[in-house]
Amino acid sequence: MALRHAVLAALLDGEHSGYQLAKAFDVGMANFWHALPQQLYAELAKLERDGLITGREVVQEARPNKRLFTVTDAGLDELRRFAAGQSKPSSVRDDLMVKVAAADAVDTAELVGQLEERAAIAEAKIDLFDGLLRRMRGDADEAEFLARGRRIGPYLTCLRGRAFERENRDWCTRTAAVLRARAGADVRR
Amino acid sequence: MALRHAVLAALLDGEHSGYQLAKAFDVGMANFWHALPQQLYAELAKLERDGLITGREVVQEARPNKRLFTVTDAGLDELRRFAAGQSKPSSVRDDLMVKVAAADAVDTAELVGQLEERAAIAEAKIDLFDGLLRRMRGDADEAEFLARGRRIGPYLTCLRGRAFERENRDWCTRTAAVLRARAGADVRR
DNA sequence: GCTCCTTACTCAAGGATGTGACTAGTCCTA
DNA sequence: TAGGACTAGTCACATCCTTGAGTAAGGAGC
Repeated sequence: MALRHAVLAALLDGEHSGYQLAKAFDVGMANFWHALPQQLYAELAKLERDGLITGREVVQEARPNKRLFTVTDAGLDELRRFAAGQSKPSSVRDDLMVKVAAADAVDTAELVGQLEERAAIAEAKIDLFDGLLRRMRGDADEAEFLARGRRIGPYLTCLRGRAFERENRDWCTRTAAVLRARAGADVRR
Repeated sequence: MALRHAVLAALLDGEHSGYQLAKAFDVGMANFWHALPQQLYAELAKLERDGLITGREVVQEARPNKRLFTVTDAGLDELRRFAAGQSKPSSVRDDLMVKVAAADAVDTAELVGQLEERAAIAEAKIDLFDGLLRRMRGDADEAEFLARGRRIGPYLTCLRGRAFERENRDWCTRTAAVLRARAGADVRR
């Protein structure tokens, strides 16, 4: 039960609809959680049933009506309870890593291609996070914002996301280079 | 279906029993995958049924008998097929990140404690990975090993694991410092 | 005029993962 | 000599997460 808390945390910035959350989970939250719309709608329904959030219907003219959700006091309590509990350590869990682990038994050229592709994706995410960070801190410089800004939670996780993607990019390019070099040398000496 | 391939990749270093794999998944593989024994036994049974691995019974005197598994040719093909397919990008998916995202609404002291604890765990893992890397490359220095070593797959993923944990450690200590400083200054100016 | 994209949300099904308990013999230590 | 840890593995359940499809309306572009 942790998507639950990710949703609660996301709703701390104010009212959101399921649809908006689905978007948010593809950008801001994306560095540490990912979820498809179906999951979010299901989770929102459960959270509302349990009284941790409340929804209000907003009637719209030109587009479908929507429901906006807010965290209740009970929801805040639940978040605090969650934060006090222990967290299990995380791992990376990435298909690409599995493939590299099997590099010795697998088509290298393919793998190099995938690594380079992934490096490009990481690069794009870095830019995205840079933009988000700039937007969040506004005029203030980083030290200033971290010391006195409001809502630094998302900023801190975004820093982590950016660092992760930098790491990702560097490892992918380096690994691709290593495999490429070996493939070149490897006409069975 | 990816634990499947992680198991196949792990079996590339030779015969393993379910029990040994469970151990291996808590150290070498641990940087990019984690699985409980039950899952592994279940997966091994499925892999054997599908002919991707074969097991042989080993009778032991002083301890329970065990079954050792090896990858078959069909298993290798499956791994290659998997490596050629596309991989979905990964995220970090960590409880602690969710808590930090909610930092503005949650008990800071608790969080700082958890971050420092996590930094210590990361430090320990870094040492572990350092040891593994040294053991894998033996006498050779890193560049030499990467250029000409056999079985560099696990070495490369281990490098990634170490970089990840370094990143983890640094972010945790930095974030703890930020939150601590704010808690100090924050007697509601 | 047709198709695609966007907003907004729902339903169903199945595989993947996690939790907890249980068997059973051996070795080590206090 | 009793308690704990290690080897080796199994069963059952619950929840999480993914996959794939579907509804319905308005607006943009060709």
